[in-house]
Amino acid sequence: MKKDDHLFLIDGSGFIFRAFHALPPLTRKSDGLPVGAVSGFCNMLWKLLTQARDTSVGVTPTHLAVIFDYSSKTFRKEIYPEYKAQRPPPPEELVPQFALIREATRAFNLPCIEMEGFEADDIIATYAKMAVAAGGDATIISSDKDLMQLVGPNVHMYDGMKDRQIGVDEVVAKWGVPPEKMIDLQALTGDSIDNVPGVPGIGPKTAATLLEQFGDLDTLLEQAETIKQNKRRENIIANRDLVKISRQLVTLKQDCPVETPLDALKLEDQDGPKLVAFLKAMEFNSLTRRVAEATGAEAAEIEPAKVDAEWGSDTHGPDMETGGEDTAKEASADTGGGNTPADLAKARAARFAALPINREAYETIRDIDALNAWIAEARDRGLCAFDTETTSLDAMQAELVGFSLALYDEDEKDDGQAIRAAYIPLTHKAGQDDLLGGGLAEGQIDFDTALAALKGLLEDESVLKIAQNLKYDYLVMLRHGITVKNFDDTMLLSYALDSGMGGHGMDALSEKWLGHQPIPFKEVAGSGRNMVTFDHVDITKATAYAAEDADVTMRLWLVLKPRLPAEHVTTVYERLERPLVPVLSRMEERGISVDRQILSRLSGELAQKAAGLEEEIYQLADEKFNIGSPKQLGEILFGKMGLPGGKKTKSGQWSTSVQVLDDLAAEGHPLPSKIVEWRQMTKLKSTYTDALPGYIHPDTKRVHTSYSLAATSTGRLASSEPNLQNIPVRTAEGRKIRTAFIANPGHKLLSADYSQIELRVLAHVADIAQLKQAFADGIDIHAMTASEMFGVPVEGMPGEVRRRAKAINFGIIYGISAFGLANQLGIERSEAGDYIKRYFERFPGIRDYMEATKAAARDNGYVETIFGRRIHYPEIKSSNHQVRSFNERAAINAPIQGSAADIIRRAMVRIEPELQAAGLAETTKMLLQVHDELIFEVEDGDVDKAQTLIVDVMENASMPAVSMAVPLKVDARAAHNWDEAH
DNA sequence: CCCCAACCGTA
DNA sequence: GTACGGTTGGGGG
Repeated sequence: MKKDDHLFLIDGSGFIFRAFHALPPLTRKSDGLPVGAVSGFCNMLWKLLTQARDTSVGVTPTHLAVIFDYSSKTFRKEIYPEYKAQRPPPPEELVPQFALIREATRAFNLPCIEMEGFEADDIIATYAKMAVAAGGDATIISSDKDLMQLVGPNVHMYDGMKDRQIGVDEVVAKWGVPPEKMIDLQALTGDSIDNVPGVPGIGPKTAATLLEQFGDLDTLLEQAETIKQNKRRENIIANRDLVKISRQLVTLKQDCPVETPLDALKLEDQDGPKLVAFLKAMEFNSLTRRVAEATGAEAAEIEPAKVDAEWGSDTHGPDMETGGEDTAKEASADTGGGNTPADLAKARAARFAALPINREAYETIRDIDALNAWIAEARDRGLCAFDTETTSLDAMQAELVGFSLALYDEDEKDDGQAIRAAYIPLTHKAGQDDLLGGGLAEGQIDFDTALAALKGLLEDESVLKIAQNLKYDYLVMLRHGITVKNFDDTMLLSYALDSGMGGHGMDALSEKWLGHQPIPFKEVAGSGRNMVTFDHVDITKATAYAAEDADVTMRLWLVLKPRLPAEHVTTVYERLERPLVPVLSRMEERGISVDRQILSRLSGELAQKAAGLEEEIYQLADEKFNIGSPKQLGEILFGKMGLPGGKKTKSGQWSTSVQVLDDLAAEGHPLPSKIVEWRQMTKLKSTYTDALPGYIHPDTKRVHTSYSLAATSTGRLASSEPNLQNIPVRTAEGRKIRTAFIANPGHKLLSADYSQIELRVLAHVADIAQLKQAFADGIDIHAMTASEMFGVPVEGMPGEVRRRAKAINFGIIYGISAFGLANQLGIERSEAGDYIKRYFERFPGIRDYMEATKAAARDNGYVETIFGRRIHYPEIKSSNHQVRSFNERAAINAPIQGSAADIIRRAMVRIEPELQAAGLAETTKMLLQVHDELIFEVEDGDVDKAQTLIVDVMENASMPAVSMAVPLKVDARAAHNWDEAH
């Protein structure tokens, strides 16, 4: 190296972490290998080299090296064992990428340098000094403040991500001291991330002022007695020795015994084919194309390189030694030495289950500085768990009372400090139940101030927020103008992984995975009459409860997240679960208009009809009784009146179901049909016309349902409070309820529903020629089934024949049994059995599919939808015939119902971006989902355009993941109310 | 006050 | 025969 030569030193390790956190969290190769950081690294290198070789702009490197950390065992640990002792391990997805990034560096024909016992920063310092000594310049590609001490007339820094030069002036502007004082400044402030001790209460601003005043650190320490501020003076004097150690820790070693001489770092020409081969192996298609173009390599003729990196194959990365060794050790203890993703995930689960929870260590954060410090740490670590505490389970009514955070520190695990959690109370009230007070409790951060800080964290794309049942917190934050970005939801992780294996609530998951029972809510807030809202809970108790929630959530994430790739459900989670959180939150927030007057009028009508029927019933029974009591009704019908009782219920009571009552009515008894009619009236009244108005939100005047993403085993949503997925439609009387669901003035309700989606899915998965043909031709599927089975032509087919075929088609979807079909059609078991036999003769493919599905459920313990969603049946091998048969039917139904559910989920995820792109997002709002139907509220002028777009998105929702063998058909209609639109 | 059974609304 | 949630009555603690 000679005068005017220019050495570029790339801080590889620093870059890996920035690339990892700045990019979408999970970029993967087709085999599931995470490569997001590799991709970021390659793109950055290519950009840098392209610019660097362009002599028309800026500086041109003559020499270049990429420097990595080797391990955490450096000479600094000798000086101060606590140094970097609380670093978290790198994220699981990052681990396999360390080796790949070194390979990438070599593929770029660049020297890749690392040394045992030294940090990348020391090597960088050494080479920078060597370059300057040789008369050249050095540019460090990094934005790490630890490197800023090296900046000088001939040493610069460059932040590649922000495209920003960092020279002497920039250092002074940012830190208030010139580069040569950076060591003194860092020694004073310390560094909580690397565990460098400093002086408590001294941050960068104070440190800069002190250094300005005293000139340098030694003078400051000598004359510390002269500092005016009492606290500051005492702290500095008390920590003199520690500060000296800190200075040693932050001072970069400029004389590492580097093996590679400076001249060997000379920048070589690009080896086009070699680089293209590597990029192809990584499946970085656009970069491959660009590199091929620039280097003249023929991409099509180059074979992808053999890249040998798998999960856990090479864990060389900064601070990996402890974590890596432990993981391997536990893997061998638990799984016989396996190193597959599943083994690693298992080992990890065992590790966190064994980690004690320490409620005593939870902090209560009461001032903004402490909160900001926690948020800063969350940023540095790139992830945190988060939970809100409010006054209500209803996210639309809930008022924020406080929130909690949890952070993860790998190396503290032995004493139960691996995870730190804190509660930040915001609006807890002082005293209890006092009429005078109602004021805020002492020691809480100002609400708006805290919320602004929280907003910064939650909206920060580079920090992963982990929550349990995030949709709740997401909606609460949305109502405060905060949009959570970059998140995971432990409930949804569990759902994607373990659907069918029990509930996904936090208490159940904590018990299952951590063997830990969190403090029950009722122990904190009471229950029933004595329950208080969370703002009346004592802050100390609230801290224990709330911080524990964040703590447990973090642990669950650590256990569950690594299982995703190991069990091949990453795509299910990322495409079908997680993206629904914002979509459903917005739907819930919008709500739907319900006309009180209509409901009130209907309620009156129903009351009258029910009262009339009541009179008649008492007359016929010759006494008054509670018609709503099946027990009393049974006694009247089958005891007193002596009607022939048919079925009995499980508990030995006479059954009074519609089935039984209808049969009695058919025999000519007048009372049973009155009962059936009375039940219908009272059901409509109590469940709908009387209950719905109570759900009208006081502020929005609309009804906001709540959707559960993890309530069903199959992937369907569930709606509650109120359930808007079971609004009546089958009877004329019931449909009147739907006329109360209305669009705002100037708008229409648009309903779009999939036609026969489950039978279409069946035709696809079971690959049935006749069914596929029928759907392709658009003919009546039930009539086709009847025609095949009974040899009756479709033209002029009797209604009863078609009805039976329809029941059979539904039966197939439900995992048919002769018993069930007989019940449904009111025929003998043997006759139903004959139908089924005949059906399978005409459609043998269906029988094959059903047998194959049962076999798969037995062999694997689960079945899958066409998009890979898994539904587990742990009891499929039960020796109890009833239990086993039930599981078999459910296993047959799940791929069909679940695939249909996946399809509409995909449509829901896509619709809003598509509306946005078409300029319809402001006028077209998705409000409700009813399994195969979506309901929108659309401005009159855009109804036609919106309808076309929505139908198109829904009909193509399976693409490109699955190309269906039958077309999906969507019917849509718009009207002022839901009844007419449906 | 809590939980369960029975019943019934939807796809 | 599949998948849900809500209301009511009624029993037990």
